[in-house]
Amino acid sequence: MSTKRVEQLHAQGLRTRASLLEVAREAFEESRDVSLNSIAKRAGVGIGTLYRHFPTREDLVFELYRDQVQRLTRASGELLDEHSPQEAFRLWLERFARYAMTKAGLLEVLRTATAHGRFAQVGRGPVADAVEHLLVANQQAGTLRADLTADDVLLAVAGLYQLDPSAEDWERRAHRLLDLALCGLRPRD
Amino acid sequence: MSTKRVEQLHAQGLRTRASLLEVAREAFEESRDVSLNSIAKRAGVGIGTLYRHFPTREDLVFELYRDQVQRLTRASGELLDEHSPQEAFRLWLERFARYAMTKAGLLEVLRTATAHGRFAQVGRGPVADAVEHLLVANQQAGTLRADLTADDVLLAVAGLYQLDPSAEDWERRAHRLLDLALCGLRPRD
DNA sequence: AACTTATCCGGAGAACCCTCCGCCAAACAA
DNA sequence: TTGTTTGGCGGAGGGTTCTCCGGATAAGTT
Repeated sequence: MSTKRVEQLHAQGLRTRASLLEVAREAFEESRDVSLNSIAKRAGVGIGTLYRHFPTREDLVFELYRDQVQRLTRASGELLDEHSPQEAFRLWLERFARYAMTKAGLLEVLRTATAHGRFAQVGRGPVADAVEHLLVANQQAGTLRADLTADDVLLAVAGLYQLDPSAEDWERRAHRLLDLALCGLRPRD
Repeated sequence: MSTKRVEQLHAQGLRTRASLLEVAREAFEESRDVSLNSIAKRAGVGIGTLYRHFPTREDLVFELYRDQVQRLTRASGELLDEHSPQEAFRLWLERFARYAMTKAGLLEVLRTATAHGRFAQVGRGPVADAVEHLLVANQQAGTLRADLTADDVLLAVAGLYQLDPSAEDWERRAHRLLDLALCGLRPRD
């Protein structure tokens, strides 16, 4: 059949793809703004090849952090097992913030992606699902307003995207922001 | 003295500067992403000239909307005269949102500027002052938490920057966001 | 073995951003 | 009048992003 053929054909593509990802990972660790040009060059590959594998810069970055994002989204369940819904929600948001701040490029990608709705497929799917998960648990526990949607939550904490990861005080400001935002999401009594 | 000389020398510069601004205004009304190249060309001026007058793209956009921003910041005082602090605050934020959404390019400029701290001089000055003004009035009236800073407020409503001005429902989402954010900024009782 | 087809590769090329430097012309000084 | 200084002008040039298409290579076909 053609399965073997497809696999073999893919084999070449997958090699260069893996090579690109590896190089990109190194490059992004060195500096947080890297030209796609240099990545292609360092991978010993034409720029066109890079663009066929990753049509946009976001696609590349997403792929780099795919597993990290998955780990993050899966964490929502674990946190809910080990903590109260309220605590789990807060802990998850802090983890979210840390991911966004720590991983070079991820912040910007998450931000623009959310804005353009493209995020809906690649990132918003899992991330919004995680938010939804935590949200529902908290609504049942009565610790979050019953009329909230995941979209509301993501907008409420969008200030995170404004923080400067290279500034010293991002952690303090993130904490502060989450305090205020969560206040607004709690049920009014 | 040299004053006359300076004025005359400036006269030429001011003409091309004005011409650049005029062309830029037209161009930005046609489409919301314009190349600086095309602006220079349409103004019949070298690209270098444009860059000397407006070292960055943000500088140009800021200048385009400078009067609008001033009108916005001044509005804080007027609103406080005519409404309760709480109402004034809300009305001002809605106006802020409308400005950011309506004027092409302004949204992005405000956002990046806030993030990079550069806003501190050009935009944050006036804008943060307006926020501060409203903030203090509300704190005295007991309608906003006493421990808030202007920075807190701007971060809390930063979700506005995530809205897509070309989407139909930005107004609804902006409303919603402000509702939630303001909830979080009210004093806990 | 020769031919066809699908898949992948590579880089030229257009458009853009931004910098840098040489040129001009007005203002001033000798 | 003839330098000299100074503010302003223009565009070449290096770097980037992204597109597009011709060439190679391997799989399948006759």
